[in-house]
Formats: sequence, structure tokens, C-alpha cells
Amino acid sequence: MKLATWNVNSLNVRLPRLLAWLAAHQPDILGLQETKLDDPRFPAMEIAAAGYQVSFYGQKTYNGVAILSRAPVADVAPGMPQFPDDHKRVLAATVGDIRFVCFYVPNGQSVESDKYQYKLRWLDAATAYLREEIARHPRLAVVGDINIAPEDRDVHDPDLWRGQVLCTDAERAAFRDWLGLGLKDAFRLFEQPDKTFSWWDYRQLAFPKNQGLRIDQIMLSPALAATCTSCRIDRQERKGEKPSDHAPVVAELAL
DNA sequence: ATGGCCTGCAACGCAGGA
Repeated sequence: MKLATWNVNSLNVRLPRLLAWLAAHQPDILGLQETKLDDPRFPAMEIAAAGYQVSFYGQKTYNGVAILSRAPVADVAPGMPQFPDDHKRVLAATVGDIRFVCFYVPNGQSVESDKYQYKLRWLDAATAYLREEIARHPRLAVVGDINIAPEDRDVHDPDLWRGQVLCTDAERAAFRDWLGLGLKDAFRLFEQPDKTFSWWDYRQLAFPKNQGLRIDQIMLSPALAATCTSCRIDRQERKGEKPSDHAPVVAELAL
């Protein structure tokens, strides 16, 4: 079984790439972030034609999340009950005996901004939310654009980024809180090449220079982590015409 | 390669991303 996550940075623009990627990689469950589409405009027909059930929770211009699954989906739950929010950033669904949570964590913009304070409040609420989810669902996968580079090795230039948003101690502490609930960062269950990232700025030739961050994650509860056989980032998808600035992350489970 | 990020909006510059 393949689980995946991808910030598509506008599903409207990225739909051709998404359909090609589904055909090439055939994930069983995929979480999307930054669809940037109102629900009436969601391309449900095209995705259904590709063989996927789809649940979506979107808004115009900003945010927006979706879950695609080859198998039937149940108990779809938008948002976090602990954190009423106009931003559409959270969607959860059950596929078989797996609970799949798709997060689009706030960016935070800069440590001086109100958006950073919002991000910290959001992360606190997410900890409470995940504590309940993992208690209720032993086989839990939490995926998404987490907008936190967990450690310096997830940053191309740690000195440049030190103390900046995505790398602050407070954000990293929240990520460690999630690991403290028992979740495993699937990517770090395996030996990985140095300087493997999931996001590269569109500017300054950041991708060819590999000036990136690893801010997209798949986190697995112990029961699922025990079945995980690989986790990799598909940097090929960052190449070519009109790529998203994020690459997909894929975890394989022996299920 | 003589460039300089991308997307959506109701725009004709701006907000937001990270």
C-alpha cells in the first residue's frame, strides 16, 4: 500500500500533472494541499475517471485540502473541532482500517507577524487533535505540508534559516510534541541521502541549486510505522513545465 | 539563457506562499 502527500499549489493549474502522477505512481491514498478551489469547482469527475474516490474541503484562492483513495472512504471529517477556523486546512478520512489525516499547516510568514502567532495556536490545537485521533485510531497516518523543517539536516543552509519561520524552536517543539504522541516521521525510518528536500523556492534557481527544505511529511502511528518499508520524495515531479514548488512524498506499507 | 517566481483576483498591482 502506498500513502502519499503533495502540496499542488493550485489544483486548477496542476490537474494535468496530478492525473499523470496518479497514473505513474498509483498511490492508494493521497492527501493534497493548497487546492485553492471552492468545492463547486473541484475537478471531482476527472479524478473519479482516474479511479479515485475523492473528498475535498476547499475555499477560493487560499488553502484547501483533499483526500484521494482507490478504496471506499468513510467518516470524512473536515477541520479540527478544537479550533474553529475559516481556513480550510484539515481533512480526515478512514480507508479500511487506516485513519488518514491531511494537514495544511499555516506558513506563519515571519516570526514578527500575526500569522506566526496564528501558526503557533494552530500547532497547539493540532497536538490536542492528534492526541485524540491516535487514541481513537491505532492505525493513523498524518500527512501534509507541515511547514516545519524538523531539524537542521532538513534545511539546505541551517545558518541562513536559523530562527526564521519554518525553523524556529517553537515550531520544532510542536513537531517533537507530535513525535511524543508516538508518531514516527516515516522519512527518518530509513537511511536517506543528505540534502533531500520537499520544497524549493521558485526564485533564484533554488531547485537546480538544491536550495530546499523538507517541510512535507508522512507521520505514522507505531502500528503503521512497523509496516513501513520505504519513504521517499519524488523530486522528479519538481522538474519540467509548470511544477508545483513542492514535491510529493510517498511511503510504502507492507499491507 | 541576456533572464530575474507563481497563483488568483476582478487585477492592470497586490496578497500570500515559504
